[in-house]
Amino acid sequence: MTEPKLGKVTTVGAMALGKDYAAQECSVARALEVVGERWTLLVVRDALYGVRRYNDFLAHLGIPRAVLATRLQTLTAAGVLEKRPCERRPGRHEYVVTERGRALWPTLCVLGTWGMDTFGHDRPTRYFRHAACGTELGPVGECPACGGLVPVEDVEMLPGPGLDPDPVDPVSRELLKPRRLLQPVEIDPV
Amino acid sequence: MTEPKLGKVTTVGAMALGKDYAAQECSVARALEVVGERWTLLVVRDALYGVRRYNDFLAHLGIPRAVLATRLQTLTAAGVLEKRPCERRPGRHEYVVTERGRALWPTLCVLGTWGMDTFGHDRPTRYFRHAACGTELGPVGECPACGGLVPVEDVEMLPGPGLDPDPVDPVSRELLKPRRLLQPVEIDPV
DNA sequence: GACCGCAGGTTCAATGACTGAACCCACAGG
DNA sequence: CCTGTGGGTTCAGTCATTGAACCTGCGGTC
Repeated sequence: MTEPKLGKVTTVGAMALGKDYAAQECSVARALEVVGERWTLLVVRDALYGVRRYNDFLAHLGIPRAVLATRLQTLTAAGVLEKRPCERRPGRHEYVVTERGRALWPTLCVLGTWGMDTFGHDRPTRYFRHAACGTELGPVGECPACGGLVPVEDVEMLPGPGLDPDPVDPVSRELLKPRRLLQPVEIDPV
Repeated sequence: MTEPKLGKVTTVGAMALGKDYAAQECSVARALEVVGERWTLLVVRDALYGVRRYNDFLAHLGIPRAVLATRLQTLTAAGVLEKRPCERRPGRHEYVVTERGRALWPTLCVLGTWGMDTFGHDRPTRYFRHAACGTELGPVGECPACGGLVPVEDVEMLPGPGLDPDPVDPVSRELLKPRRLLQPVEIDPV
């Protein structure tokens, strides 16, 4: 057969292979359809840290504006974040983590643990501990002392030696202070 | 000010914004640089299920060949998989999960749990239990009865009602049987 | 009321990643 | 020698991401 195999131009599409993992009947695949895109999990991480405003995500993540807008839309549509007017500052918006978003905390924890264990050539960047008892959290965000999953709002976040001690953007500077997760990041409280 | 706003060209970058989350000094970001690309976590999931051969990943995932080749390379380079000649069938290769790859099992577990809890409109697709005691695993892959993290090789996987009971590809058919994680998928054992 | 600046986007061209399909090659068996 | 299979590579088309510029609505100031 010397002639080339001449492709059948069958309008293939039909199935718009978008961002869905076609035909994967698996809860991991379904989860990844929502949080599997580039930047998405980092946005959720920041939201759990207390970041709420568009410009603060922008400053802290260094993400392109268009991508951030898309991700915030997707996450809001998926019920991970909720967009609402800021009551303290009329005219502004804020994106707040919902219960569904809080449920992603163990995922971020365990992924961070893997990243630390695997590539932790340098010092840890942040510590997390159970505010009630001061114990450092286990790999999944559980409290080894109290023996249970710690509610996200009871997690205290402290800077580690791996963090830049004098960052440029105000959000990073705010996140250098010890703080509770979910506690809103306020940049210029007037 | 009629002239365009002429951004400050501060050479900011220096860091070639490739697939790395530039300047994110965070173990989650470092983890995502390895397992955050499209398809990657599903490849790892399949590898933990026991899939080892290029063509089996291809059949089970429905992933484009080129992407699969890239992912297998990346994961091998990152030490998550190991490529080696198949001893049972000379001339073939297999990709085997390393310890580092096994360490991703909790991540997949907790992500699957979130996907199930969040979008679990249909029935679960698979059950996982501790082979030693038969108890169904908790959200992070721990055994509620024995009270500890179950080693991946001691996890038994069973099909759930959400799975297609008569799939086309032989890998999916093999994965319908109850089996241990990591146990190699053998399609045509001759 | 005119002007300003900021928050929160949208638009754009250039580049890079993903897709499906075709092609390729080494090896094993007959 | 011919054929089939495993494990890729190549390619053109499409889609996503990037960085930068542009736009818009609002609240305050003079």
